[in-house]
Amino acid sequence: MATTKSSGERVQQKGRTRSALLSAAITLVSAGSAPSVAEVADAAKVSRRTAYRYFPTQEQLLVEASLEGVRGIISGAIEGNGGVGKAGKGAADIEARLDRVVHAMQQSAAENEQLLRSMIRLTVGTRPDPKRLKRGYRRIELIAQALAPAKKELWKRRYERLVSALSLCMGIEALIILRDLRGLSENDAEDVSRWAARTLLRESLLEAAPKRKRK
Amino acid sequence: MATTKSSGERVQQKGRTRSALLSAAITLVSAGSAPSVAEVADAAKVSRRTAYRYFPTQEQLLVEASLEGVRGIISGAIEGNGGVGKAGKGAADIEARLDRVVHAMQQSAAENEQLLRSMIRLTVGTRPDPKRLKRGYRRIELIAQALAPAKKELWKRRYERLVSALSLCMGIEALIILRDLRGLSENDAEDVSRWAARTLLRESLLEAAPKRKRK
DNA sequence: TGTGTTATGACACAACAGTGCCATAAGGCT
DNA sequence: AGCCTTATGGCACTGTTGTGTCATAACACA
Repeated sequence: MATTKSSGERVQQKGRTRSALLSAAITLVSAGSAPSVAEVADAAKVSRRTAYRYFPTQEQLLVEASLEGVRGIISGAIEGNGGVGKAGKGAADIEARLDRVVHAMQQSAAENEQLLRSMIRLTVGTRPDPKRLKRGYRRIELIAQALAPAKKELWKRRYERLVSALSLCMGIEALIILRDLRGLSENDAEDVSRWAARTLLRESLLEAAPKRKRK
Repeated sequence: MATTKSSGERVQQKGRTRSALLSAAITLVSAGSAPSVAEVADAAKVSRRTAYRYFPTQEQLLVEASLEGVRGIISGAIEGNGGVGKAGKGAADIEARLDRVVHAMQQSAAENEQLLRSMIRLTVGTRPDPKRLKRGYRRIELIAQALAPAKKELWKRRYERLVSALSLCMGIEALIILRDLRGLSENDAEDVSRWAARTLLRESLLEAAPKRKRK
């Protein structure tokens, strides 16, 4: 089971077919359509049956393709910005770090709005379906990076609460709400996100900053 | 058009079958599944062919059903809450009003999570399609109601910014983010929403409260 | 080079989305 | 009542999703 003498699994081959399927799907999805499994399989020069072996449902195939297409976007934006920023001393520094992250994230969210919208559509299941794809946690990681210097100064519960609240203010969902429900432009939407994030951070630091750490 | 002598159209009959289809679909969608057209038609005691006559695609049927279902949910929740609350004087009162609204909204969002998730999945199109069904704006109305006493004390732009930011902290999207990305329980999620909303409101009032109104 | 494992392909099959066609039942009007 | 209009139901058909089964090709290892 776990370690049969010779693995026997043909990792190379499987990797190739998987990549072929994904890249074919990415191409078709980027073209704007929702390709059928048969189309993707044909484009990948693979049998339809094989496609289903790698991606149990059409949704999962398209989602993973979309995610693959989006991958690196945000991290690239951050990296291109010279990381989250170098060290610093005061609350102002943390605020600047967070602001940079919010800016980068809303920027790339706006640039890839269509793709991210379809990702939402595919991942927001009707129920906590075990079979359904789960989303990534890049947003949380980014927030954690930005907040790293402040983490020790906040009680654990307050820190977690802040991370949660910030995750509401940025990302594709925030953009969608601000555009669809509030009718804002991309720039105005980003301003709202940045103001909300800054305000929540500032208040959190004020609440428990003067004191010590740990709960 | 409006009043042809004898329309010839059997409005009553059509209204009945349409309602039957919608209510059947609402029931099934609320159960968490994405029912097939045949299922909805059977539940509505209507032929599958007829269902397609009223709703050209399964998607349109389910979208209209979920929107209709959500409509009922929200109005019910509002009525049951006896409005936002009575008048008051200070900032504490506004805070209490807002807190009540957030609580009510997150409560009903949690109670009807499946249906609201379906609504999201079906309405989050690939783009702000003008032809596509649009969501309601009840959330904005509720926030405006809660903030009514404070509106005169805030500059217009700041008021709008506050409304926008608050719309990020409450509603089904907030619940989804907090549950799916942060893994919070319903109660913890509501706490985050209430804290974020309270903090944003408080900061807004502090920023421009001591001064006068209008921009 | 052979040999066994393993991924793949071909075929079949059930279920569902849509659509067209036509007979028929249900409505309204005199 | 009778009649004409209109909504409905039944059937057939195409294309797609998703799954099962089994033969075969490709691979890894000796």
